[in-house]
Amino acid sequence: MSTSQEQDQLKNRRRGKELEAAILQAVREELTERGYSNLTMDSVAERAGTSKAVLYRRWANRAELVLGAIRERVPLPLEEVPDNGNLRDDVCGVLRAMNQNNIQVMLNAFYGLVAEMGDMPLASFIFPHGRQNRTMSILLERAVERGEVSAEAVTPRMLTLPSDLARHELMLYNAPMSEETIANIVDEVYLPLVLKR
Amino acid sequence: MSTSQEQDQLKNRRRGKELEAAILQAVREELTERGYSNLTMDSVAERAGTSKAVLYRRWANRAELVLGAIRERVPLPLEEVPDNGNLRDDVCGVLRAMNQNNIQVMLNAFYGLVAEMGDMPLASFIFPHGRQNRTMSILLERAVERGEVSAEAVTPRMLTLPSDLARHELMLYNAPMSEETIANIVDEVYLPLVLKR
DNA sequence: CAAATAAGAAACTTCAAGTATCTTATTTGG
DNA sequence: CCAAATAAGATACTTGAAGTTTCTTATTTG
Repeated sequence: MSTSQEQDQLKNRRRGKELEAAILQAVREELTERGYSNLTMDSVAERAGTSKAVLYRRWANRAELVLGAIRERVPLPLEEVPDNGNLRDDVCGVLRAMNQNNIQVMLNAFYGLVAEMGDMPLASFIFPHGRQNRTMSILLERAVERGEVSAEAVTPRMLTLPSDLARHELMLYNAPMSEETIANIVDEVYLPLVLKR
Repeated sequence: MSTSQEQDQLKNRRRGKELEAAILQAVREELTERGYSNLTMDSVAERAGTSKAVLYRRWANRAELVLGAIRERVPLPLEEVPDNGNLRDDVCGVLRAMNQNNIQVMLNAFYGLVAEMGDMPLASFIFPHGRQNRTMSILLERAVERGEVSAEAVTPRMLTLPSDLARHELMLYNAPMSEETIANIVDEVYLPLVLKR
């Protein structure tokens, strides 16, 4: 028997970037459906409708392949940072956004990668382009202009504190944060430190 | 040729708890010297001077074995919580203690376990007996008595905040925190939130 | 001291990583 | 347009580690 997919493969043999994109997509689907530890080179090759040799021509090993598949999809700096008119809602929005975007799948993959590549710290996967926080810079700048926050309060620590606590929560529990947790971080920790009084 | 160790094994065949303790010690040494991903059942058996069958009689798989080896050694609640006479030094002491005790080896193992046992969150390994902070409770109680902190300031979040930030740092970088980092957590985040003003 | 129990040795099965070889589709350059 | 180069795809292979099985033998226990 020959399925239509098999026929596609016979007719159109993909190459180069097109093939590569299909493979990386297959990796992401495997990660989502079966997790890092159940992802095998064979399962990826089969899902992508290609063969293992093709994978090894592009990536040196499984870790590199997975890394390639998730690196593309890491941080997405919003061009338009939403403006709610007050710092509280702005920061809550940032933390809510961290719940999105298959964070759990990514973290599972990161843990596998860190365990496998003993030397690389988690940070090198989570912050592939260095640890910045452009979004928080913008939000705080606006808050300073509004008069909610004084300029001296804007320190490096205050750029990362809410997302650090949120990430800690996500890493520990591998589940989206509740609204209560988000509110607690913002209202009990962050705002008392940065708002003028 | 027969080494003295081989002869020991022939003469004294260990059993029960004694043998089990030797195996778990071997696991910890393998984790320390070679890391989770290079720890194999054979390497553990060889180091412990026993055989793989003995391991499988006691633990269902590699993950259970490693779990058994690190569970024993998890949190050690200090009976004597040191009193420096001020909250700042007390909390710095708590964070400094988190640098100790092969935290990096443990984290590497935790990551491997989480990746392998897809369902268990990191928290279940890091807080095997639930998330409490007896030490911080004691320190804050003393600070309240001293008048440094008001009783209402002692909330659940304030019991965990410094160690949460420290753990986040340790998890990300897999390296001991610098004194600067410790001081920053305590002076720029924690004390401004809890000290009376 | 005999029977039961558990340790240890070693061979085996299974599965996945990674390699090698060969055929064939597609591209490219003359 | 065709021949040569290139890369895809199939398949078989090697290696290493998890986990199993079987057998022998040391140690305990009654």
